[in-house]
Amino acid sequence: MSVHSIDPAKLRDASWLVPQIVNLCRSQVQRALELYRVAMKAGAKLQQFETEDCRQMFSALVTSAIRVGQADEALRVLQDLQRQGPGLDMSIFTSATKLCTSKQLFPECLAIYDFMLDACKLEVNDKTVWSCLLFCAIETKSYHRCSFFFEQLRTYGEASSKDFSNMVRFASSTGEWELALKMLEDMRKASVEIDSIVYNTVLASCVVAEQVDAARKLLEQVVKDGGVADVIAFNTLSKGYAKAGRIDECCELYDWMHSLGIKPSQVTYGILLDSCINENQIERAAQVFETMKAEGCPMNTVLYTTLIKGFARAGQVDQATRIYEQMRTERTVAPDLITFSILIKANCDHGDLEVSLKLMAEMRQLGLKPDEVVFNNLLGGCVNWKQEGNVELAKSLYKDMISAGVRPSNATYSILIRLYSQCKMLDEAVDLLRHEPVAHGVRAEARLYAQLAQCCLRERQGRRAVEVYKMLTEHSTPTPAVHSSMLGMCIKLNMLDTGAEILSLAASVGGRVDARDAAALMDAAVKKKKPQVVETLRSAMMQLKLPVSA
DNA sequence: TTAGGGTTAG
Repeated sequence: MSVHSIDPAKLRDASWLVPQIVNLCRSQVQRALELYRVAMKAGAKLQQFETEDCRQMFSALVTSAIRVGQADEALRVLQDLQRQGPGLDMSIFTSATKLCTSKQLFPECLAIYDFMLDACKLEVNDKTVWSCLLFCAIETKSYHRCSFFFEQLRTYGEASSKDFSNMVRFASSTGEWELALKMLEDMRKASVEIDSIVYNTVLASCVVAEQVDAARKLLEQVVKDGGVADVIAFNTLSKGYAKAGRIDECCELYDWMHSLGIKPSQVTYGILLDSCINENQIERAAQVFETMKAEGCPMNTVLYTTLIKGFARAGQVDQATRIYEQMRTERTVAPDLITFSILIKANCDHGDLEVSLKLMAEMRQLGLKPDEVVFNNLLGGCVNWKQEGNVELAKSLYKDMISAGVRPSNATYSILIRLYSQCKMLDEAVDLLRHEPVAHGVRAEARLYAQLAQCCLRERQGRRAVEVYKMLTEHSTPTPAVHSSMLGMCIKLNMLDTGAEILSLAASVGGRVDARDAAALMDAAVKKKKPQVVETLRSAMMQLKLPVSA
């Protein structure tokens, strides 16, 4: 039977309505909610219900709505309860929070909390509720709320291992390595369990913050205390040393983990290999590779790719290609996007655009889609092509990029500007910058305009440089750095009237200019005896409130 | 929820 055909008098009668709804909530939540809405429409007056009836009905509605994933419905019901009924109470809020969290309805849980904060001044003294809120805040990346929730939690009880873990996650996500360490210390003091993930997260937060020595100290302590130091912990620290270029310590870590009986993984070797390659220690990389094979560590895509990168860096494109071919013969390993990206760039740098294009066709055959980086590499290859650039190919690649649904970026446009400038096609470059970023939803950064303006100056095209500078001012207020490089170039190339024009424009849009750059331009104009330029500069400098010497 | 490989900026 439809809820719409129920006698309105019944709907308004609490003694009929409440048990009906409570009952329906057990098995037919949608229907319960529907019945509730119809009753409200029919004029059921919540104020006239017994408070106990009301609470029972609302509690059933809220909890069952959340149980079926409709936390937004639950919130609406809570709003009714607050506005038209006897008001919110602690128990309904508590169960709503806990249920939402367990159903992973994190933003909804915070919304209910916010509503409750707004609607009444209940004191939440249940530690578990604060635990739930902390977890929800982290899951929704609402980091600004975490510290407060944690503080509240601790005023109403002891933080659990999970609570501390959440705070470590929070500290790590916001880059607060010292807080992460502090939480760890608090965990030790509170004698709660610290698992390897917590340790490793803290280690990683130190490494990200480039506090590798703090990470080292921590790992030493964990090992000394007989804590859970695993291969991931060692890899994390190793990555920290690698980032700092401290390969000796990477290798020493390898020995240390060996002595502790921790088996190195593919990731361990990946980090080691890459760190040697990045420091141009090819011999050492070869040693690592030999050890790896001797230890029976199997190859995978990342390890192959790292080797390819090593050969590419050393300019041995043929060796890199050999590794790639070896990879293609394997059954269990396949090249991926990054493998191709490195190979394509290596061939572009080597002047072999044809090979790069063939590689792109091969990756497509394997079902891999070239992304922005791959296209940028190829476009970069067009700039290097035979020392003269290949505009036609670049245009067709750019078209290919757009039709493949790959969005260009500022890097893409920077490369194209470089290419057009090199080919002395500044009109095309200006056209590109004026239309393309807008057409593809890219926010052109100021430095693109600055780059192109510099190119125009270098070609002694003052008018065009000013035109580009104007485009820049239409998008943002140019910085002192932009003015410094442009005015410096004007002086160097003796394009003083262009410099004066730029300074006047800067003054009219309120751009900031370093006093020394303006003074240098003025000096040059005086020395070259250009009274008109001197006059223009004088008034621009006064407008810019820069000191003008007699 | 924790660890490795890619581009640009003259």
